[in-house]
Amino acid sequence: MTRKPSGQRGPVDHERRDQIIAAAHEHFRLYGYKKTTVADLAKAIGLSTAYLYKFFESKKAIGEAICSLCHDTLLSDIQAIVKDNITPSEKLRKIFQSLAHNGAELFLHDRKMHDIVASAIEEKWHAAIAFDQELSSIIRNLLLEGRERGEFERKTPIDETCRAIVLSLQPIRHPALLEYNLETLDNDATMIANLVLRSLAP
Amino acid sequence: MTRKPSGQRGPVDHERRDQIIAAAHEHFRLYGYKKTTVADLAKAIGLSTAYLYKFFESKKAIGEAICSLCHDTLLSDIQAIVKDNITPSEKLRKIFQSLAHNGAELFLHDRKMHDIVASAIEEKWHAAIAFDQELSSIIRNLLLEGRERGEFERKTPIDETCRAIVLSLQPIRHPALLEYNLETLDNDATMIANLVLRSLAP
DNA sequence: CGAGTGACGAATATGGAAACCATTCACTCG
DNA sequence: CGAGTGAATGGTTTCCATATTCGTCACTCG
Repeated sequence: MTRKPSGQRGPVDHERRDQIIAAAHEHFRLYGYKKTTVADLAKAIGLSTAYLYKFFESKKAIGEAICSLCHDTLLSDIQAIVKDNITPSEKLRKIFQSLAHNGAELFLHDRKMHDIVASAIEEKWHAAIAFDQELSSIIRNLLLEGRERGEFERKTPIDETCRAIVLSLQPIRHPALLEYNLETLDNDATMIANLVLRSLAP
Repeated sequence: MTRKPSGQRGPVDHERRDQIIAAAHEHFRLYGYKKTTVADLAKAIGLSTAYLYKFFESKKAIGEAICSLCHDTLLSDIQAIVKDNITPSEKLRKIFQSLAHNGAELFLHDRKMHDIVASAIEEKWHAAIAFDQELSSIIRNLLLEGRERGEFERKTPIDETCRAIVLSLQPIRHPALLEYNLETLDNDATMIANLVLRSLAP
């Protein structure tokens, strides 16, 4: 949920930076990443392209910022689930559903943005790696909570469990597979969640 | 392991058909699917392109045949595991490893062939769907065997367990993810297998 | 010094003509 | 009828010149 220092430069807290991000968000969502030029963004704000480069190292860096914005939406949903007053098992189930649902939503109703997130993953942008780490850490904490409560088994090394769960999320998270499994996504999310929860039984 | 009737036509058992498949196998593996023309195949055998179309409906149909050939290799490895005299749990573990290993092998040492299999999956060719079904059916039988022996739990509907396991295989099977997880593939395969086996505990 | 820009080189995208390729059909030959 | 082909067609790729676009630098202005 915090701003990431990646490909950014110049004054961190600056009205112009926010304007650039706002303009980029709008343009990318409407016309896609490739089809909006840096000049488009500059024109929308009423500045020269050269000046944008005082705030971002590259066009891709702007893309990363927008991508992080998008990730923040996913993460805030997940963090709401984590803070909810339900069992860790239920939380895990809801996280699976949330990721599947938001992923499908993005794919169906916000394709341009989905494509940006997709290339962020394929090309291993910083934003995607950071999101993975954040997600991994959330799941890890959930596992700790569940173990403490005696709700989850404790024998398997927690790193292994954590990695395995993150992997098991890929079929409903990774753009290529999400698209591939689109029609059955909701059921699939439930089924994988069930399998994972069975594997966590003490 | 059997010939599939898909995009094929004309006499089923014919020397020419085998020659075409042999030539296609060689050319595709060496130069890739896109870069070999139907004329190349015809020339290699010493026939006209028109005649090839007596045996295959399209170039893609030839691609499917080669793809099936490739799948047969994977499947025969798996069937050897199934016939092995070990517990269903061990079989499942070995299947995970076999798929991961063969996938990586194909990717690293036979990229051109890997690419064909990859587009077969992305474009939902018949060969890919058939392989999925075959794999699914093998796993289903394994589950039945394990349940009968009292080695696996019996409460979850078998279709659900089966689907969930097939999904959990995707991170180590699907080309996009295989490439993405390449460096950690072996470990990942083990960890997912472990998770799945924990979930199957009675 | 912070805000801001015009002009420039290198990389990349674009568009349309030309070359290629997949596929079919009517056909020959034994 | 089975084996096999040449020539025609329409769709796709390739190629190359042209135009855009990214990103930097040296610079102005207050």
